[in-house]
Amino acid sequence: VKEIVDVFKQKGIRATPQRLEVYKVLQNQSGHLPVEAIYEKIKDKLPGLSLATVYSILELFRDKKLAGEVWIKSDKVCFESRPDIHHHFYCRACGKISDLDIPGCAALTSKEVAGNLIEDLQGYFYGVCFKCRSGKK
Amino acid sequence: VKEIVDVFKQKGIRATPQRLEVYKVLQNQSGHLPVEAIYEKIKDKLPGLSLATVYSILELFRDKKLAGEVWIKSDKVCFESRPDIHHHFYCRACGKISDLDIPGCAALTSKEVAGNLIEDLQGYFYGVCFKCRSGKK
DNA sequence: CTAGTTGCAAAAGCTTTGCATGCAT
DNA sequence: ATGCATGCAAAGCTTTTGCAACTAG
Repeated sequence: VKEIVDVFKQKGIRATPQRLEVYKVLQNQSGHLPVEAIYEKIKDKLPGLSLATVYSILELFRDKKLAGEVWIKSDKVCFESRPDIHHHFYCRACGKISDLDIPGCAALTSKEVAGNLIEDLQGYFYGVCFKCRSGKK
Repeated sequence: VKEIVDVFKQKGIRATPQRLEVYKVLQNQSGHLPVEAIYEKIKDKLPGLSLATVYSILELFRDKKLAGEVWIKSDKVCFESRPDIHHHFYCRACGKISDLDIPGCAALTSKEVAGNLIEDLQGYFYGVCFKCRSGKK
């Protein structure tokens, strides 16, 4: 907890109970959570917590590189703890989103592609994950 | 026009005036159009056209590989004429979306990544385009 | 202190849905 | 003829906004 406050201090943002809880959820979950799911996970600890507040906190985290934002499968935004550039895979069979690191591809690490300055980049892959392919669940 | 009807026939879908117009807009525009923009472009020619119809037509086109669907910048869906796999670049300066072809990257053409079967893939790049970098508009 | 945060409630989109009417084949 | 498409209007959802009350530093 003390460490989290320090992280916030380094980023120059205030440490409120709401922010601490949101941060903890992201850290403890390696997955990709919709805003509402994050809200559900902490609303018991924070009486009167507002969904709008969670939205604003996540937006702040995203801007301060304390969290990553994921748009996949055209429905709702999800957030994750990793703020660095990596990619995502969506399995149409089980519906799960997983991280995908693709090292060694020049075009994906370059700061310039076709004359354009690249500041951020997200790759979304769709298909069937290895678990579902092998018939397991 | 006759060719378009044939295209539809090959895909096994009926040729309605609404579908023809939507198809024409996508072909004539090399850009990426929000659903509403497509609706606006043809509603004069088709009295009583409904936005819901345009949605349904675009969904059909996407499924039949007659159009591509683009989710970028987390706002609304856009559609484009290219149904094949390619990528997109969003310029934060001018707000324009452009196509980005990235040939020669194994991870982006492979049918399998980390054991997962890849059926579709979209790369979204964010930054500043070459026009805005050079100060031009 | 006081600038930055939160909670609440309402508004704002975009997209989907249901059903009756109409049309393509 | 008849099954598929369309139009209309309303509902559904996620996300945003405005503002008063509150609080962390």
